[in-house]
Amino acid sequence: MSQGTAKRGRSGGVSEARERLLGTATKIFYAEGIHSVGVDRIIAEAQVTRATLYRHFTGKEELVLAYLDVADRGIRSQVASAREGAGSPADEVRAVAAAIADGIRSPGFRGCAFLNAVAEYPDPAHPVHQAVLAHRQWFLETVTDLLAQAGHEPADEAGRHVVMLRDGAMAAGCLFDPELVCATFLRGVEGVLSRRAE
Amino acid sequence: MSQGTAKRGRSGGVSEARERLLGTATKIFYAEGIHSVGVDRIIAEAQVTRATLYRHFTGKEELVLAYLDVADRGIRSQVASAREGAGSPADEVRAVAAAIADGIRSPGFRGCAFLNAVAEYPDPAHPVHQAVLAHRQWFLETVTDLLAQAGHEPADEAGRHVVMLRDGAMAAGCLFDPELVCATFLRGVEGVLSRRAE
DNA sequence: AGCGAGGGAGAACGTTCGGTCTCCTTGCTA
DNA sequence: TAGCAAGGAGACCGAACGTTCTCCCTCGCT
Repeated sequence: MSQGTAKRGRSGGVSEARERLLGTATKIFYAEGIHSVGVDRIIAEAQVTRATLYRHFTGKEELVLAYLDVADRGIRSQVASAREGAGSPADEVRAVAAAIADGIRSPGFRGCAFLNAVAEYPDPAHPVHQAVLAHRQWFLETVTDLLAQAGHEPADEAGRHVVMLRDGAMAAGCLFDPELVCATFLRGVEGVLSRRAE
Repeated sequence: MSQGTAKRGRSGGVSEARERLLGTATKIFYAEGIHSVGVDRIIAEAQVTRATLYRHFTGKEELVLAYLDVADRGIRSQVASAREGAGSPADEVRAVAAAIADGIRSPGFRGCAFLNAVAEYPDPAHPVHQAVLAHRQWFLETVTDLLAQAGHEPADEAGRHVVMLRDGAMAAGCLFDPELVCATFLRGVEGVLSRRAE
């Protein structure tokens, strides 16, 4: 059908089939988990043949890694754009928290992609597990940095507190009433923000 | 070898092979996840034959349900014994939080069995998913009850706050330094306890 | 003494898994 | 115009999946 464009060899950007594959994998892995979906499901839903998958990825694991990379980029850009509109470091934290709450409230929310993934890959040596750790480290450092700029001392403790609230909110967001979860989360973050020293 | 005792038909309690099976399944499911381990692994490690598994359970799913039931009973008795030694409702909350922290610090801690399980069973209609919801509902009600007795108004919000901290601590406990996670968690619970009205 | 349940041993079921293979067509580019 | 990469279609692989089956042995009970 409409496959006349953008299927060039090495001149243009990424191939169309690859993007369809990665997009489908991202959607299905997030919605249904990783181990419970086979490559057959993904290639069928992406309308791609088996050979095409293995032409772009070395195997399922690389597809999983690419999925987490998509999620990572998405969250980083989401955090970046949330920070842009804020006036002060404290407001940046509020904006990031609001963005998280928006995600929890949005339809199709299935929890944190990274917490879900690490539940399926408990081995710390596994590349998927390490990708999760890397993402979490970045997020903790980002929040802690913001809190330090906002004058919190020690910022480490406050940063861990905010991340703990976020983890809890993301975990419960698809198991409880999302509205209540968001209210509790935002109130908790505001509480951390309002207590400079303990 | 020592299988002379306790293998009686219907007179005594549960069979020895069944307990070995359930114990092994509990250990492996918690440590490695559910979808990624097959029944072959479990029957081999439990030193039980294939037929024995299907004599006691209708299938793998029932074994998973039994595993979650073991986890549920364990946590309920852990909470009950923590509450016994406390003098006031607020101290009961502290004791429960301390018990949770002990779990996070203990070797082999792999996060919350229920949060891990629900990550692999996203379908809300699935029995495993519903077992997780039931356990979480009990825990939330228990904590909210305790906080209400301690004089919190509204206790609902405080209960959700404590559960959110617990979820975050359980999720991060096997991804960060458990000592720091516990410190942040206990401080957070103490913070909720110290603020009767917002 | 004999019945029946619990369990061990293991073959076999059909399905699905992740992964590799060949053959053919399309369309760009050198 | 010839070459070549991308992609489609589909056969095929060995392994693992969950499940069912038969056969036999060993107890505890009546």
